[in-house]
Amino acid sequence: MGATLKDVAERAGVSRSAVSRAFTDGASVSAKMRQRVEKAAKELGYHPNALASSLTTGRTKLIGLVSNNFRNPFFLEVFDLFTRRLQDADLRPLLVNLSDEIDPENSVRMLRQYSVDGVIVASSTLPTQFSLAFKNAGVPVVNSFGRFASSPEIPIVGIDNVENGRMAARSLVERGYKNIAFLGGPKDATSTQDRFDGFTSELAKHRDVSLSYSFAEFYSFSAGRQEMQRLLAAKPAEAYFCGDDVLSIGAMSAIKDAGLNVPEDIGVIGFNDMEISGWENINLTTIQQPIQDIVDASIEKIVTMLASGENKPEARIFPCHLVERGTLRPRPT
Amino acid sequence: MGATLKDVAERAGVSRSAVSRAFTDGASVSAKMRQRVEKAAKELGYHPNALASSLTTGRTKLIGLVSNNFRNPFFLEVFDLFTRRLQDADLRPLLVNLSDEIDPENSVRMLRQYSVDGVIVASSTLPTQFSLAFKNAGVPVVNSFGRFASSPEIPIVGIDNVENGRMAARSLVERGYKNIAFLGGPKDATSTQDRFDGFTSELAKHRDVSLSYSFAEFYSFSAGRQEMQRLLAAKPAEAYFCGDDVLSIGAMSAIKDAGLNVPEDIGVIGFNDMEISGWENINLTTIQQPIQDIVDASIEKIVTMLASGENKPEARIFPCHLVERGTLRPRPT
DNA sequence: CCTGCCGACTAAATCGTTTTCATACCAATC
DNA sequence: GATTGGTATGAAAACGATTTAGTCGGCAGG
Repeated sequence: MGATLKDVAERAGVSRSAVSRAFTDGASVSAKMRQRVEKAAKELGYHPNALASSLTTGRTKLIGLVSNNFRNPFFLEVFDLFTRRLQDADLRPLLVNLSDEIDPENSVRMLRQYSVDGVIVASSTLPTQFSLAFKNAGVPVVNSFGRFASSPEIPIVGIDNVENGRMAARSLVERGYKNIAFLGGPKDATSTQDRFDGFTSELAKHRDVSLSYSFAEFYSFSAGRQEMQRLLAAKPAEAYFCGDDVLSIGAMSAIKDAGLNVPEDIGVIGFNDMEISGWENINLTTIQQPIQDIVDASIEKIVTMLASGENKPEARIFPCHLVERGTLRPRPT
Repeated sequence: MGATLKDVAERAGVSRSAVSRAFTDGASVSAKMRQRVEKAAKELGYHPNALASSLTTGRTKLIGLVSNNFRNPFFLEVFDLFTRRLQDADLRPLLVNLSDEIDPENSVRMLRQYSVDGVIVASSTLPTQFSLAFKNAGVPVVNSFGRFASSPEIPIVGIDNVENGRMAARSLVERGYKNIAFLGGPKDATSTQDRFDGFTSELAKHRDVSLSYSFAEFYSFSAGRQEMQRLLAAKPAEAYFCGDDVLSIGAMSAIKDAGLNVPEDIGVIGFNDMEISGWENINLTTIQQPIQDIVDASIEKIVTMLASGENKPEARIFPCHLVERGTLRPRPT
């Protein structure tokens, strides 16, 4: 279909190498030659074939973007940011939807077949071992929104869920709640486990508060709603720290349907601060993940890995902060 | 890094062609040869390089998935579906986020450089001319969620927004609303224009109903909320047909804040039926887009275009249906 | 004037595949 | 036993680029 480098070379009456050089900046070409080539290229409507060049350069500028969170509105924001920033960095996202998959093998093979330069695993629920599979296959990988570890096996960018569990606990204690509950996400997600650990360890410092806990089956509205309905059947707690914003909203809908009010009867604090949570008719108090920082740092990391070949598996952890809205009673002054 | 076809050939003591054939089914290879090759391949951990093969076959199995709707939760569902179904069809989505871009040129060039087999433009707000740019560049393209036209320039899969505007009007009239308003999305989006046309033409049949209209600046919560606040300052209508669900939810939050109730004081009907709209604390009556059908048909279309080379620019239009929830007063029996 | 060096250019090898063409083999047909 | 015909294989030429050796002038320094 399109014209090739060879066509351009013939038309311009120069060698193929000359054409190639004319299109790579910093190469040894005279201004006159470059002009001549560009003229011929324009006349033929020539565009270099990125895939063909990748054969010799060993670089494709393709980045595998793999995730299994395609149902959580929070991740739409994540995808938006990742795709934009990758484009800004002159990289192209090859998207992999893992939804049901648990076995990394297929994705690893597919992404290797396409010679991606690197992979970003963006998920809060996949086990580390998943990302590790890429590393073992020799593909540079960074894990975004994954589990914090002080000396991780692969580079990780995210937040410290243990610390944030503590922050949630402190926020509730500060507001005078005594009867507190944890309504976690899936029990096997690392994010759930870590937040639970932080949350309980902080509460343990306070003799006068009592803790109960349970887990929803998924990070979803209906799971949160169901679990809260179950809880309301018995004697509910004064305040709930929910696994994420979607769960929180589900829980709140159950509370409202039971004729109770948030925050007057029951307090709710979520996690993530997705855009929806700020909507005035939701107005959820929640802990905000700095997704811009996380995305930027992830891309920065993968870019330096590509450039320098180093792959020190450091962890970059960003602090979260509480976004106060209307679902907790105010802090006493 | 990885082993190449040549390595496998040497190890197995056969020609390179033999190895290549062993990996393409339907090729002329003896069982013995295939076994021998597979053994050697396994020992070396060989995986064929898809990009290198694309050079000779002219096929990459890459599909450009381009959209500018990265902030609307409805499109998360769309992306989820598209990525899954593309994967099922053994195709890989190369994602392009167009958010601010209006000029197709960059995307066209980039996707051509990567020799994508085809492009799916998934957007309700991009002008047809955008998709046309791909066609002109010789890349098979289908436009999903785009504007209906009886004889389109490029293949299109979606809904008939004029007809759906009518359906919205009928739904409101049936429920006895007399003072009706259109709260549209961006004025320059084709979807807005078409729904408006259908809506007004249907209402024109009813002498006893009065129509007013206005437009929000974007398909966003805050745009809907703001516009509704403005409307409430004057004398509001009895019922509003909003541009999409996100606008509807924004509008409803303004209504509630003004001390009015939905549907008792004001009725609202949305468009799209995204997952959130079904959440019990939103419970929006809305017109559902059959996104599964649209995605499936889009992929089916692009697949046949790739297979057969035909590119008849037909339009495939799917009917929508009303999802009754709690934001319109009931239909009189 | 000779030497050495540098910049601009070409020819050819290379990247990892597929595909065409030719060859060799084996069984079946007359 | 010679002629087909079909199947399995190998050698080599693509595919569209980059990159490594060289070549060729021109220019500065001795």
